[in-house]
Amino acid sequence: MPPATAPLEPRDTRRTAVREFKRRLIQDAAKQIFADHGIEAASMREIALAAGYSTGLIYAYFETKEELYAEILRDSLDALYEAMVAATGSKTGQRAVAALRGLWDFYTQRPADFDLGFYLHGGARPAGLTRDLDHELNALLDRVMIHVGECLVADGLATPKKAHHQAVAYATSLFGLLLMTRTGRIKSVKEEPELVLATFLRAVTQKTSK
Amino acid sequence: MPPATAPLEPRDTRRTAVREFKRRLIQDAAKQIFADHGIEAASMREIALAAGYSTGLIYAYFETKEELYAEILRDSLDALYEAMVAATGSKTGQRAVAALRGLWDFYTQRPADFDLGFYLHGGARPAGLTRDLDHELNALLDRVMIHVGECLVADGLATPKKAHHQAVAYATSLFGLLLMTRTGRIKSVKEEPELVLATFLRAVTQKTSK
Amino acid sequence: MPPATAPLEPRDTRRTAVREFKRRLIQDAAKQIFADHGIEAASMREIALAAGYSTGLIYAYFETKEELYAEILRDSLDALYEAMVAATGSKTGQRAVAALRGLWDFYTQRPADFDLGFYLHGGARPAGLTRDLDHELNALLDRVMIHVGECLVADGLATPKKAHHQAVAYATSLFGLLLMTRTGRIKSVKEEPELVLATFLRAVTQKTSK
Amino acid sequence: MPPATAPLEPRDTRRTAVREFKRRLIQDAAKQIFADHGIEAASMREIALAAGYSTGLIYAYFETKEELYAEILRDSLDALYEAMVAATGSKTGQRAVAALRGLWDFYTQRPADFDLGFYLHGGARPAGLTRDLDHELNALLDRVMIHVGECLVADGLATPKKAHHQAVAYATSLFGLLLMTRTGRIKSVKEEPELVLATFLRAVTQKTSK
DNA sequence: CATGAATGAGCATTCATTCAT
DNA sequence: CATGAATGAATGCTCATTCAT
Repeated sequence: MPPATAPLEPRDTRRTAVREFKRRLIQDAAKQIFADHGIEAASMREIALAAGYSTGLIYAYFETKEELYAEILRDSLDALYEAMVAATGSKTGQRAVAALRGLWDFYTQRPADFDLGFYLHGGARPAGLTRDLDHELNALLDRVMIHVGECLVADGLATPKKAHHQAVAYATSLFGLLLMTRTGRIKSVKEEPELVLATFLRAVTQKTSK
Repeated sequence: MPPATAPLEPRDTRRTAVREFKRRLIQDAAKQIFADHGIEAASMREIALAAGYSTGLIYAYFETKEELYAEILRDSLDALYEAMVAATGSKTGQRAVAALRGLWDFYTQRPADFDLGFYLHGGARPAGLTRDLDHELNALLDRVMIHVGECLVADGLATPKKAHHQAVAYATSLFGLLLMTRTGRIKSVKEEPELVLATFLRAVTQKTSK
Repeated sequence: MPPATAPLEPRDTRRTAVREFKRRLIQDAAKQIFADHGIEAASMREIALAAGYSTGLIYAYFETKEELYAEILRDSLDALYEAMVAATGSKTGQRAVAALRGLWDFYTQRPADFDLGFYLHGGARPAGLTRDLDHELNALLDRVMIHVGECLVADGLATPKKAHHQAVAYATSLFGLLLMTRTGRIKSVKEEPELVLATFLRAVTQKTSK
Repeated sequence: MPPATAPLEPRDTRRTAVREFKRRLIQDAAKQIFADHGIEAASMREIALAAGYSTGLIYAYFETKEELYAEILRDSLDALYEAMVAATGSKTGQRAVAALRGLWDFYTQRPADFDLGFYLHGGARPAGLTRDLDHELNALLDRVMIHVGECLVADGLATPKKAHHQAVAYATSLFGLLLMTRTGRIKSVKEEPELVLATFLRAVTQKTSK
């Protein structure tokens, strides 16, 4: 009895898998180029070249440059959430610190992802990012914050009422540190990212003593 | 024996002043356009138009678009330092909080300046920003941090040895909050910028009690 | 001694028939797309999609887009001739008017065909249309004119010597009306196509009274 | 006392004149290219080349390809009207025939103009032509028809009531002949354009005898 | 036969920059 | 100084056509 949803022949399955793999290749190349030159300055030609394909082919996988960017960003935030949950693990204490360190590690190991997510641009938002995607991304970010908040509560570091606010404050500090690090400013003021991070994380646990 | 640098006649002085004034006009227009469209998307034509000059004239005052950007950024950081010093005033307590609030107010009132200063782009730094300017900007930023550090010491909130580190940490948190605010993410996670700011500033003074 | 042209087995006959049928499917789809978007703007991808085939398959049946266009045009003119003959029927009078009305009806009912046949383009004739096909199409159009001429003679509306000239003039007027109608100009000058047509057809019969 | 509307310096006047002249150069080149390849197939690059300018410059004179086309078409129809009025002259009889011959001569001498005006395209009308321009062009064409109608009345060849209808019919026949001529079909059916024209014009005057 | 991935040239348009006036 | 015409390379995107499977 064939499955209800998919009369997928082996050939189709294979084809789909290959297709998915190539999409990923293109996304990876694009992420690098986006991070190197900035999103506006990155050209589809260069992305194609970096992915080892011809210009036109990109459009067989992503309708527009905007969609390509969106897809990458979506995946990145998804992965961030997964990374944080994984970092939190099944610990019974120190969950919040573990989560925040997970956040830091994630972006430190994949610096391009940070640029992508916090790309600064003024009023003229690109058309493709509007509406749906923006909501989706915001929801994803919110999930990250909620997770940190829950950890704070679990660790007994915050009341449920204040947890979300604290979570946002902690994460915001980390984003600031990532920004300073990524733009090279932290070094220029002669501080080590890791030490500043330690200071931030220490503040989380010291809340308790209050 | 004539002075080494040049025997400036009144006429030259006037000429220089006028030139400086026009440069300023162009910079102001450019800053607005940069903020409106983003730096890459801003066109020299539009900047010229906004400044009330012809396309070509800009190049009599700024060699390239990059130099124009650099000049604006330099001025912005200069102004930031002045603003923080002014905000600190001659108070005897709460100097650090006043300085940090000055930092926040500065960028909140001139959002374009924040984008300019922390425009994220990776390796392919624009030609004009290299070397000299980058050092200069870093030095400026360092001065900002040092100022905050001195305030912490003056307020009795940190030892001279740890003051700089703390200052960087506090300022970094603020930069993170500015980033979240400017990209609209803080609202998307349902927190108010001002409340998060209050949390950050409270932490500064509570350090004492430890 | 085998026949010169090929010993067609039943299997081959069937194969040929199927092939012919598919060609037709593609042609029909293409005609619609050509009519919808114009010939230049129609894409082979879209034609293939409309025909229910893959992009590449089209090229197994038509060497180029031009050839596809040519084939459609040939069929269209063939059909026009058939339609006129059919419209003429076996009447004994009014044959010319019937033929001309057949011409009008044909193109009115299939507006895409008119565009196809009179697509205006100058010197740079598409490669596929040159030489042979162009002659063939001209011959087809000539047959149409000859038919109208014969009708005029049969109706006693023209001498054999002048019939062809008259036929061309009448048909030309109709083509003009079709052009004005198809481009929306006839409505813009506030006349009804049908009424102008009536005027044209009246002229045909009134020739007699002279 | 300076004029109210224009404090135009000689320099500006000259500049404007030169600008107008260059616009014309570009229009002329474009008209030829449009006629040679069809409007869709004509490329701005090629037009620029034909005009002796660089690609980008065209856009200093015409905002889009569409606007360029529109301007040319507008000028062409304007010129047609002028040509017909001029052809009509101050004759007292034969005014209608003179007007129609003027129409014929106009397009015969500038074949590209005919293609431009009656370019056949399907549903997907280019964006720029919509609305305003289309109305304007229709109004222009209507004026042409009205002029012919007035001539018919003046010549005593039609009642005021029927004049417009007759005018449209006559002009339509001519457009058909132009179409057949321009697409090479009239030769292919072995008739001479001039003789068919004569037949059409004869019909105009013979109306009287009825 | 049939598929659809892949190519690469081509298109309209923009833009930093130069330069004759 | 100031203008704005001019350049030409670059960009996102499309499309006829080819070809391995």
